[in-house]
Amino acid sequence: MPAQSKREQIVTSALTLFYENGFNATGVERVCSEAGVSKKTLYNHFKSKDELVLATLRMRDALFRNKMMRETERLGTTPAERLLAIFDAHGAWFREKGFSGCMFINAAAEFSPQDDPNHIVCAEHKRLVRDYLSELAAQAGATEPKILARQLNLLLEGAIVEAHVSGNREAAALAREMAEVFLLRANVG
Amino acid sequence: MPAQSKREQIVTSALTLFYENGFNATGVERVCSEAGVSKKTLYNHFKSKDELVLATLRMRDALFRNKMMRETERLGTTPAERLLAIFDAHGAWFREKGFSGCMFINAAAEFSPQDDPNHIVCAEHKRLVRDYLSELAAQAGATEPKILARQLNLLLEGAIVEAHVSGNREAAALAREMAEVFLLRANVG
DNA sequence: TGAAATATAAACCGATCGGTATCCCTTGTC
DNA sequence: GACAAGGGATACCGATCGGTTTATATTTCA
Repeated sequence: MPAQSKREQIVTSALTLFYENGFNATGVERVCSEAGVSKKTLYNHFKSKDELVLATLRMRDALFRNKMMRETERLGTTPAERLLAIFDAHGAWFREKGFSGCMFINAAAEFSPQDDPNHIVCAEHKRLVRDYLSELAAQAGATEPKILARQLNLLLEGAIVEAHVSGNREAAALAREMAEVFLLRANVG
Repeated sequence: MPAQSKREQIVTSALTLFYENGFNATGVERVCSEAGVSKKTLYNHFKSKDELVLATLRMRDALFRNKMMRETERLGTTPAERLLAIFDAHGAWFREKGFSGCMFINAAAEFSPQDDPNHIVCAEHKRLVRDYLSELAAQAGATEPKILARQLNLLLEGAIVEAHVSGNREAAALAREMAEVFLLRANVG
């Protein structure tokens, strides 16, 4: 049993390929060759491409939020600092090589109907991010943590889109400045 | 010569199909049958599917901004009112049947490389929207119209994503409340 | 009316799609 | 040493992809 199971190899390759080239535009054959795995093995672990997409999105959700939380807690000590540090963490992400926007926004674009299972996973991811913001906002003593969370989340989404569509890698800094205003209004900081 | 030329029929069908089902997921054959036109005619007017995509995006840009400006000017009289009316216009859009997010955000997701011609058109569209906001901001006497425009634009983007990915059709109202804060800070209103 | 242009429907092209089946070889286990 | 399981390579399946061709209307206008 290798360090990475076959299943993990497949999902790892799918993460990059789907992210950088899109879901419909990436064939299973490509995923197999990139993972160094035969088609038979892929369909041994996943019933269909759609199931692989689902598993890949779930893995991305786990990896993304894990990294976001780690970075946020590294860059800030108090909850209030961390609410702003999230924007810095996003700014660093925007500057990474291979940045292609938010995988879930991209997936929601390709799986547009909101009752599509893939779309639902995207909505869940966004809710979990919002929950994290809400938690930090509550810890920071915000007057209305959930509202503050929705506001900050909206700023994050806007920054991600600006960064990807318009290639504006400074969008995170703008969003951060805007976020400060709402932190103050919620009696945070 | 009919009310709509063949070319217009094709683009009109492509607008809906690409918007609701995605670009890669929509075949040219489907566009033809929906437009009531033969494949040969399509390729008589467009050298390739890619060129059709490009033409469709450009048409969408024209239609979208035209409607946005008309609605904005209908819902508000002063430039300051209109800067807020844009959010109301977006709110109405989110509630339209068949709403599938911003076609340019969706296209940027499928044509991810920022030097892809299709992606470039998306960035241009976003710039033109920002320019409109900037123009209104200047008319409203904002202290720094371009900064205000970037702020409002970021809020709009965030609202669109929230509305589509998470199905939150009230995102426009939230964004509008947030926008008011920045109008005041720019000495508008 | 007659010639030129433009349309259609359909067959057709090679390539690729998601997915299956076959064959053979390696691997671990008793 | 026998044996089952899993995986690799590959051929194959029907369907669809973007795109071309052909043969046959239909339209347009001098």
